[in-house]
Amino acid sequence: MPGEPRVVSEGFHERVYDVVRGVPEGSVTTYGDVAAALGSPRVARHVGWALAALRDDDVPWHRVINSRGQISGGAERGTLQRALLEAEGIAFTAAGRVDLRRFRWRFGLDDLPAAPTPSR
DNA sequence: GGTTTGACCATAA
DNA sequence: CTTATGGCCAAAC
Repeated sequence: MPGEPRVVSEGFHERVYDVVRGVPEGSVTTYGDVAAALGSPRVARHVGWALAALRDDDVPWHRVINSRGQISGGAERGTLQRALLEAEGIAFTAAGRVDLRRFRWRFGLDDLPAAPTPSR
């Protein structure tokens, strides 16, 4: 049906924002995970791209990092992002990385039966 | 409508 | 640990 009330032509973006909005405080997620949550684990790049298009949205973009547990993007964003994460209780490693083993958010699968393999 | 790029990921060496 | 390569798909040029 024609006549979209939306001002922006969002297709992929809106889904990304919706998923990122679902990330609670004190938890982080990865681009690949968000992409996987969208149904396509190969669109990880677009997730970051969609976040790059963010401006005044209420999307906690700072809770999205790469699979390495490290922050990507410009150095300025990295510094800001780290500050925001630390303010939410996220712990950083000496290498400036986040312990994904603990802070990685599982979209609804938060009640996993305790990681059977504490190593890695 | 083809080319380039990108807040990435996985694998290999 | 680092570096290199391939892939993947949408937006911008």
